[in-house]
Amino acid sequence: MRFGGPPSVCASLPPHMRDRYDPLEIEPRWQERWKQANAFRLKGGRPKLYVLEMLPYPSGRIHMGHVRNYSIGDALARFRRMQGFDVLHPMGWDAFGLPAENAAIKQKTHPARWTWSNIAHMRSQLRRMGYSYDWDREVATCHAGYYRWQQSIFIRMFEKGLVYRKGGSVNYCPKDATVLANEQVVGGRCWRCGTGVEERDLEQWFVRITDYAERLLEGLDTLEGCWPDAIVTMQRNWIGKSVGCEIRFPLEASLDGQAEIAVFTTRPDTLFGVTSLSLAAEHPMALPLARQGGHEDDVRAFAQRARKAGAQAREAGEVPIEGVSTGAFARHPLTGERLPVYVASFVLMQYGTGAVMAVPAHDSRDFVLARTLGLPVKVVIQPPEGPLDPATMMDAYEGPGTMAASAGFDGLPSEEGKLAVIEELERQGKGRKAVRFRIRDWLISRQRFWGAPIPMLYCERCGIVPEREDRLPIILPEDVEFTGVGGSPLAQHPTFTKAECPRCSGPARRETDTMDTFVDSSWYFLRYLSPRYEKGPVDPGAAAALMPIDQYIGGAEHATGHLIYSRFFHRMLRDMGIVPANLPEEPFTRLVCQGMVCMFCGREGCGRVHAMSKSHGNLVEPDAIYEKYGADTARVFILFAGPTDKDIDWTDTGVEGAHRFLQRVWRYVGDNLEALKAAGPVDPTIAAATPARRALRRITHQTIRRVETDIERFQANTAISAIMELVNAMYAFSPADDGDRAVQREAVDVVVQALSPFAPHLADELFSQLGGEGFLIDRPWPRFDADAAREDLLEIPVQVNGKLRGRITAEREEGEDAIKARALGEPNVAAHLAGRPVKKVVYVPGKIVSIVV
RNA sequence: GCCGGCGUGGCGAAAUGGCAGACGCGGCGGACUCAAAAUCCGCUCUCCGCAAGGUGGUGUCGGUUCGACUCCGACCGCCGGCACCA
Repeated sequence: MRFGGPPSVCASLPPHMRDRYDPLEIEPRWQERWKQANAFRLKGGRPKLYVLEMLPYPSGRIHMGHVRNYSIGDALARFRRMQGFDVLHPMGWDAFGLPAENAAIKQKTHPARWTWSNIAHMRSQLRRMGYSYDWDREVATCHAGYYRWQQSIFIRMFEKGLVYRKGGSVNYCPKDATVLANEQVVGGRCWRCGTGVEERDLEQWFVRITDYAERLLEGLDTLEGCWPDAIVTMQRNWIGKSVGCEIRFPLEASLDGQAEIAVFTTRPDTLFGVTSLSLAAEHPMALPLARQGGHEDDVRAFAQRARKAGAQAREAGEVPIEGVSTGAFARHPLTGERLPVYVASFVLMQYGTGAVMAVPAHDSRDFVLARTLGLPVKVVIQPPEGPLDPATMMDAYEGPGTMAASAGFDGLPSEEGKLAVIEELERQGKGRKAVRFRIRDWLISRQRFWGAPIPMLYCERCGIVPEREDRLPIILPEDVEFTGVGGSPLAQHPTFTKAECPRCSGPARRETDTMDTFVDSSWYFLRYLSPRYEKGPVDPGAAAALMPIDQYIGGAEHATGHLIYSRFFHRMLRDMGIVPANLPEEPFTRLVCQGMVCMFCGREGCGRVHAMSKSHGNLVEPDAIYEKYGADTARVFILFAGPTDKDIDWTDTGVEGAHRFLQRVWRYVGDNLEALKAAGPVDPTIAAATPARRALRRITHQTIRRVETDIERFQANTAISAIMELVNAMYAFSPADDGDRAVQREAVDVVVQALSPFAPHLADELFSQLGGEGFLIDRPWPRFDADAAREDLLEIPVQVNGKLRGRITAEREEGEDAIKARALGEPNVAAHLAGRPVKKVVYVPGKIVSIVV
């Protein structure tokens, strides 16, 4: 029996014989009780709060990054529950994806088997960490009950023209044998396997996210201050809005009815500095113009070379600036000047119009090209520092200035000049204001098996047709062999591809591509609201009651992928009426990104610290930690190691320190249990009767406030420090009578409650030993008493000329003049004044006295 | 190259423009012990000093201020993102 026998016997035992802190016994016991009681469900009748952590990919086991992410979220969720919020705190699985398929090939099994067994294991690991999830809301994206609704959304998107098929150059990973979205190409390599990405011409499914570019950009303004600055900036850059104009340059000789070349520029003010045009190698007019100009072979060879070199050089970060003449000419739209047309290596077909006007004096790439090809350089913007000389310029001048050699525009500042030139072009019908975005449409089809099937059919008579809603879900077949050769198993399946056209009932071929897994994770947070809802993807009532997400927590690596896709999806579903229109556009009101968990590199001779990973040989398995120290220790360590947004180093000594702290709390309660249980409630008058009581009460109540504010600003490290200080103060306090013991008991209660968001098992166990009923998560957060927290004597430092020279103690109520006078009279201060005349005395109430001589 | 972030003890770190280094780790000392471990208590930025006290100190240089780790400007270093986006 715990704490069995008469207290005298217990107290007389040597410390090691008394009940030891045994998290391995305590933690599973409380986890079972929480489960039995459904402790983490919504309660109703309180203000809602949606706390969400990014859902994991079920790779097989949780890692320290998960532990950090989820410990941060759980601390907040539990704290808010204690504060009286109805906290929605769900968890699920981003369960489609390539690793399952690779495992299936290796183990000759089905990806579903591998995935579901991983989920089962990881779920038990998360339960073992004691996180306060409502597991009844669990969602797995590979479950037909989930992707059925995603297929339904896809069809709605198709009907609205938000998803379409398009041919053209796409990113292709030869190792994973599938295409990739732009966001999945990292430094020219596949985000998953690191293989160099190739360009291929294929027809694929795209989502028209560019339609939402402007709204996604505007929304970022409302997130300012609520999301990390870095993420907002990264998204802004990724969307990449450029305001400028499209200008049409007439061709000298028209070509198959095409009489002009359109370019996009953000610098119409430099229009009079144009000395040539440059086309992308893939530009549809490049070859025809070259044919016309008699340079077909040159241009063809150049285009081929550029494309091949392009992919490799781009990944190395260096593509040489080169160009080749087409032999054709265009005319300047305002001056009629003759301009040669080139094909240039750095012009991208995917951006703008695939053609640029070359202004060598004011664009560094055009400058390099002009110098290599011996083209003229015309200065049309003069910088404020003084005029430029085209003959001696070493580089382009890209800054602002005054327009020159620009017909009627001379003397205009470049900013005004932009507008003036656009106006003139519009008047003459030769161009117009235009806005371009860097973000491209989202390529969402994948030539893989383990993903949500795209619910589309190809009918010989009707063309591309969506599947009928009542035939959803299109389920992934189970009778599939994973050989790893010959492309997607779906395409090779004997019956999957055979279907009936919903329109004409004729034979149709089923689409065998599946959706990018980022589609799955773009709306999962909505499915949590009504995970088994049968009438649609989301129950509108639940969405209205529970959205938006008040706090989202996850890794910064999703800045330009998941976090943009989800913002897009939420807007789109809102526009479709699937999400109620009175909800805000932004799904994630606040966002916090946790830093990485790092450790000294395991490889010999490396000597550096980096993120934990298998390849660095510095993995610490969460299982090993909670089996040795318990989940509470793991949680406290990882939260105490540093502020949420910074990287932290895993150290064994740090883990032991965290464990020692929990033991110290445990021991204090155990050693004083009978007295604590017998203690009465605090009476403010009695509690204020002695300085020692006042001091302990003061730090007790200061701790309440500190922990509150620190959790709110995601600094669990300082919240835990504050609790440590209170524990130290408790150890220093020796109670002598009932008045003392009431104050001591209050301090212990606050420690236990304040600790519960971080070390919930230990806290609930101590709470129960102290006579508490139920779970701390259902108890109100301790009430802060400002009177008790207030310092009764102020210690005020005194500075002379900015240097600390002494300190005085003052009563709260003491007047400014009296404090200043005593500051001047303080012996050490007086010595430093040394009779010099005092110029000024500043008193910041309660803070400091500053004397200037 | 552009954008963003960060530079504080032996280490992780703390500090709304107001006492730099809370809290923890490590180290040193003490108590307990036959002893060790565990635990509890104390000390632990630098230099001068027996001490009182003083000196210097938050990457570097400058500025604003009675007062700057904190705000502003320039630079150096590290980390992250984007990278021919016209």
